[in-house]
Amino acid sequence: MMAGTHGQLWYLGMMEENKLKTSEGTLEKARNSEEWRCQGLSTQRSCHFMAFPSFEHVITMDSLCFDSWFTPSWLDEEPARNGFAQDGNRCNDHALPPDATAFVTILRNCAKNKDLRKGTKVHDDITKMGLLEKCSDALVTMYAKCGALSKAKELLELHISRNLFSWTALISAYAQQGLGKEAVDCFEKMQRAGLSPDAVTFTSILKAYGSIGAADKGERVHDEVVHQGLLENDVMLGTALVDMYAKCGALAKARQVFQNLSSRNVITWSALITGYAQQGEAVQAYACYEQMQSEGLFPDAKTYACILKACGDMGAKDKGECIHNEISRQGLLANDFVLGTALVDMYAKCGVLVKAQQVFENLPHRDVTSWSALIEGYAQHGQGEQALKTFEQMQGGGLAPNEVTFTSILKACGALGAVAKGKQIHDEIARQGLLGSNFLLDTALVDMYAKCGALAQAQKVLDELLLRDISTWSALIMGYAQQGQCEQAVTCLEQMQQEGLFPDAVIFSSLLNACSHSGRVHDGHLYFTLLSKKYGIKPDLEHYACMVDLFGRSGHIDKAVGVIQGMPFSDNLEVWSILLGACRKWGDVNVGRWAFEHAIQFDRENTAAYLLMADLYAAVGMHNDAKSNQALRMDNEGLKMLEVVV
DNA sequence: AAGGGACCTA
Repeated sequence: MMAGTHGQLWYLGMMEENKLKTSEGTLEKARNSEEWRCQGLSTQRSCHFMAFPSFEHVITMDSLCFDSWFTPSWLDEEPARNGFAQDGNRCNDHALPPDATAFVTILRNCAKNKDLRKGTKVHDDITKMGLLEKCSDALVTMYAKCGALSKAKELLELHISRNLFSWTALISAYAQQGLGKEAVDCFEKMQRAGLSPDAVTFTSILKAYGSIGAADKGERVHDEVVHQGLLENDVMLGTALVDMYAKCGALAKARQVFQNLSSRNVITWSALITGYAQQGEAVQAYACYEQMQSEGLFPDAKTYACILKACGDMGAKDKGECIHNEISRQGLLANDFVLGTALVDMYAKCGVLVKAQQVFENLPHRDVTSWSALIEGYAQHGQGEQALKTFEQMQGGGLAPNEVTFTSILKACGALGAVAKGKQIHDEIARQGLLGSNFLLDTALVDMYAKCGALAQAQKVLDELLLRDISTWSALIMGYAQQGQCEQAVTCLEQMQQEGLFPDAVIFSSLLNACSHSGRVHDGHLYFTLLSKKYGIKPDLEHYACMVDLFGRSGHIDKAVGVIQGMPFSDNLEVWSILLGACRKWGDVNVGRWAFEHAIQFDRENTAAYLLMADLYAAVGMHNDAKSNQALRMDNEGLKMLEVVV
């Protein structure tokens, strides 16, 4: 076969099912392979290069050819992979070396294709040819777009670039990879170097500010953007502002910016909806979603993903199902596993786990996030066994769990009391070096041991952490409280304060419970007083209930009554039931009857209350009263139970 | 001519 004058191998057509006709002859497709993976592309984009039916880049739609400066490296390597010998002579581009301008074009091509391998090779050639200075900016951009951020940074700073585009490319790349801090550093360095940001730079840095929650800096950019009049015709910049405020939790501000924009599109709306959904304002998110549609804009896959989250939070199964139908109708699940995960999560949160499982099984791709959503669904709804089973299936498929998966599976272990399995997970977490890097995971681990009653283990995990947060302590204190180990719980309280952490309402509930169960009336009362006086926490119903229990259990019925009467809330069934239980214990018929009367006002069929009251009468020898169905307003079922008691 | 905006799991 003749070598073409350019040495390029062009695709000309399909000969047979697994043979390609090219300018240089025939290529055979690898056996059993439907597609050729784009090795040069970042896995994040997960792009596939389809050999059939057309020989085009599936994203850029460019026609592709082999052995040119402009060919992505994965394509250059394709002939070899398919058993074709590489013919060194064919690559004539090398015989006519490009100048700096040509190299810049080549680098842009590499950036566009995210072809780091070729870009690096080109960098090498540029250096050898002494063209580095002239190509430096293009190299920085290429490295930034290919995700090689340290290389980009190195070059940028080496030549103290004066090119706003290259600086912006790096800032933007940092922001896109979630490296907000680095993006900010770069942005500030750029300004110190005397370059002024433009609308694109602002858009990029706003994303970074959003990711690190720097609303103050974001607001300064906002002012500057308004000052320069950049917002007028720039939807992207406006969207970035909305997103920045939303990510920082400043939803009112996000909404305000949104409303003042001269134009909006589906992305702008989605930024706002996402903001509401992420801050737990599901109702607002849904309202926006409907308003967007009433203004004639159509949601896309990303909009659906975030509104599904809102549906899950609201437990709005029917709304979620409608959206599911729409998604299916549009065939959006075929190439979007983020959306698939959102759907699984929505059904799981709504408690429809059969449906969640079913959607999950029908997804074309499953990643660790979709698995985790399902596992968490089971863990959340008390189906620990199923959570464990799913977890094992996931590992069996060769997928590695991440921090979120571990957190969910630990929750399942704790609920099941499966301490051995929990320990195994603990070891795995430690092996992966994940301990101490994530408060939520650390806390889940302590909580798992605590729930299993393995308090020494729980304490050990907590002790070995260098940094702890209030939830981690809370998990341990709750464990001690549940075992009635009041002293240990108090010790924890003191230790956490020595670390500069302030206990919260939940911790005091645990603590009061612990005092109550170990008969420490004085301590309990003291903490209840300190709660508001020292810690500025407004006691909630739970705390009052603990106090009723604390006094009642220890025989201070009068004080228990005093607590109920002093509650700033209306009374509820729980406190009366606790009081009645205490009266039963101490044989206080008068207060007991009073508590009983209140309790059955909340629930006439409250069998537990009837039984307690009957039990109380029986305990003090008032058998007639105990049997008196008139006094107790017992139904037949209750009477039968009463006979058993008396 | 190049650099820019929204999604899922604790």
